[in-house]
Amino acid sequence: MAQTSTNPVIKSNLADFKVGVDNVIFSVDTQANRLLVLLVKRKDNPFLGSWSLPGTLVRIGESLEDAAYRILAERIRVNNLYLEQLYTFGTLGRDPRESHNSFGVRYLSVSYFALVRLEEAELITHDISTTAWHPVKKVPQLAFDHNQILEYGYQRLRNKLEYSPIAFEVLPEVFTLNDIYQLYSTILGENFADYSNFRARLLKMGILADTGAKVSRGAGRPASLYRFDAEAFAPLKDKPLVFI
Amino acid sequence: MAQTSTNPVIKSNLADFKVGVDNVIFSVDTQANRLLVLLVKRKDNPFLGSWSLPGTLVRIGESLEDAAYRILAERIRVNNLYLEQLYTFGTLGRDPRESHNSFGVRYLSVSYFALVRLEEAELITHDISTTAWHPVKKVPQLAFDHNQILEYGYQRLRNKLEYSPIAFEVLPEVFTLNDIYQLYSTILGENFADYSNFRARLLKMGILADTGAKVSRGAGRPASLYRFDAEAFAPLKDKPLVFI
DNA sequence: TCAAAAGTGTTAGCGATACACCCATGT
DNA sequence: ACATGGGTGTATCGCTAACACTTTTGA
Repeated sequence: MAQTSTNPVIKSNLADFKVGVDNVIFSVDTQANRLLVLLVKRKDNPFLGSWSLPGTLVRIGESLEDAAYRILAERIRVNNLYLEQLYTFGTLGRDPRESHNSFGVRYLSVSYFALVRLEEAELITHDISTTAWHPVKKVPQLAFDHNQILEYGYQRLRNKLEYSPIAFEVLPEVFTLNDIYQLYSTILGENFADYSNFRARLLKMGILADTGAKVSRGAGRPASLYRFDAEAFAPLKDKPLVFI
Repeated sequence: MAQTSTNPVIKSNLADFKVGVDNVIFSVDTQANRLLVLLVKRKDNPFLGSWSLPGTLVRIGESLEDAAYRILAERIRVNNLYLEQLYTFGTLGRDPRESHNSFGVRYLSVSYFALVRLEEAELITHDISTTAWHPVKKVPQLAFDHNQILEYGYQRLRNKLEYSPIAFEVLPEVFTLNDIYQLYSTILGENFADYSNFRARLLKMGILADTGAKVSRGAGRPASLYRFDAEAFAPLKDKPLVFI
């Protein structure tokens, strides 16, 4: 940050950037026990026809976060979601357009990662050939460096889940202990913890309030409905929690 | 990312950016038991005369990381360091220059955080009125949103220290167990763990190799010199380690 | 009445905490 | 010989992992 605004540099050696925002939007298919990611098919060059993460270029007067929310809003309608910035990718030549135009404009990608509830997330286009949930285990080759971004987001998701209560931002108001367990085990894999122990830990933390209500889902004993107790959680914030 | 390279948008609604890189460079003063951060005094507007994080605008042909390393190289000479990207700040109006010029150029800041050894880091300018280590506990009001960036970096440093071996990237080849302990306790604060327990955990991990050599520092029993065993650590990578 | 889903209890063992204590060296 | 810094040992407690068990419902 060398030049001043009163003495602008006319022919500068500074790079000019367009800034892209790419979202890694995760969702959990509790039925099939799969983690999903939202992909869109590119309608423009470069990488026309390839699957990619939903993204956009930042517009005038728009903050990075604004852009991230706009991408979401253009693709799905959701009530609850968790969104956070992931990483900024700025390697030279990560976007083929950098070499094709002579102005030397660079393309930066600020990635965000989001977690939404599948049951709540309604896709705006129902044409699954252009916008669709893909199982994370089976994503195809993506445009740009998006496979790398996805991998990075997947890593972050697993970490976040272990030591912060993002699950509750995505669960409905009231939920059963099994609902949380399902969420955790489909994201973290089958071998993360015994249901009984998971349950005990969670309850011992005292961040769940029993609503008293019960819900019956098919056969079997009805499950208690709990609510996330934000007040009880507040003092635990920033503390080394482990939700494993 | 809508327009194609074959059909360029002439009058676009996309924002144009200059991208800044700001470094949060930490170091540990083991003598005084203080965590330090490198600050520089601004020589230009805006915020002329204010202390700020060392930063620069990204040049043509330069990657984000290149820029981060350049900032470092312009200020200090070091052999070992740890560097990683922190966060990207892109709020509207975070840089006063955005409103002062009519071209609507935006200023983004990609921040990096670095950890270097104080004994090894030689400042290139010895004029402490322009470049100096400041105790983190007593940083003044900084230019831009740099206090926020610093806070974010401090948080990240503490987290990283607990579950990844960044300390060893900053310690000399051989070191005593007390050296590590000093490093940890000045960064994490006095109340993080008993020396005896810290020591036991560290040795049990099996990632330290005893060189057999000893070193005497003043009075007292000589300390064993250890070396970080990267081979022994390799399989533990990505595993849930805790260095507390 | 039996299977399915929810919820409870029990035990062994590891690991953290908080100390007390022993060892080797300089002055 | 004693202060100083380095290093070892141990008892307590809590938490985790693994698994057996009980309860409540629908069919």
